[in-house]
Parts: sequence; C-alpha cells; structure tokens
Amino acid sequence: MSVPPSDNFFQKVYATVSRIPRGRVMSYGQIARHLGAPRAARAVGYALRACHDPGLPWHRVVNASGGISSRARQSSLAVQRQRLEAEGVVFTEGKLDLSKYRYNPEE
DNA sequence: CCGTTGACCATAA
DNA sequence: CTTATGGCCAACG
Repeated sequence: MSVPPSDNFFQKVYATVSRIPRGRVMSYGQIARHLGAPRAARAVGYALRACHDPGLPWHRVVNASGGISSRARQSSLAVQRQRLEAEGVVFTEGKLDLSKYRYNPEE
C-alpha cells in the first residue's frame, strides 16, 4: 500500500505507544528503534510533547534509565508516575525496573 | 535551506 | 555516584 503523507514519524510514535499494554513501559530509544530509527529517540520525546491526545498512554514511556524524564512539563511529571503506579508499576528510588516492565512489541 | 529546540542516549572524566 | 560533551533525528519559524 502506498504511504500516506500522514505517515509522519509522530504518527508512528503514537501508534507504538498506544500498543503498550497496561502495566508495561517502553523507553524512547526502544520505540525509536522499533520504528526503524534507532537514533531518533529525541524525536520520540518531541512527538509526545507535541501530542495532547487524551487516549494516548504517553505515561508508559520512560527514559533508558527507567525513570521519568525530568525535562518534561512539571505538570505531567506527577501525573505520569501516578498513572504508572495505578497500573501496578512499582517505583524504587524514583525509578522502575526496566528489565521487568519493558514491553517488547514483538512478543 | 538554515538555525533553534527538545519528554534522549552513550560515553568520558 | 555526578557532570559534561557529542551525536543523532525530526518538527517549526
């Protein structure tokens, strides 16, 4: 099928993020790599910042250290952690166990 | 087309 | 552990 002009990088990011199941998380770099752009982690974060879709589980996206990005809007910081904990994610020292909660779309 | 920005990542000291 | 630097990519004016 042809690739519509709406097939922006953002759109792919949103699609991948929306596929993250409840109680799981993905890192920006992991998403970027899944999209075929292993170096576009920054663009992933940029996409999430630009999007304000209430149905998008953006809170399931964390950095490679398993922590919540400190460079996000402070208004969203508390919300993200709160939502993750509501999904059963346990934070330790302000971070979560990526090896435990990381979601692989290939599985 | 160029410069700036940005919710990143890896490496080095 | 922290701080600093470079790279990398995409969107916007």
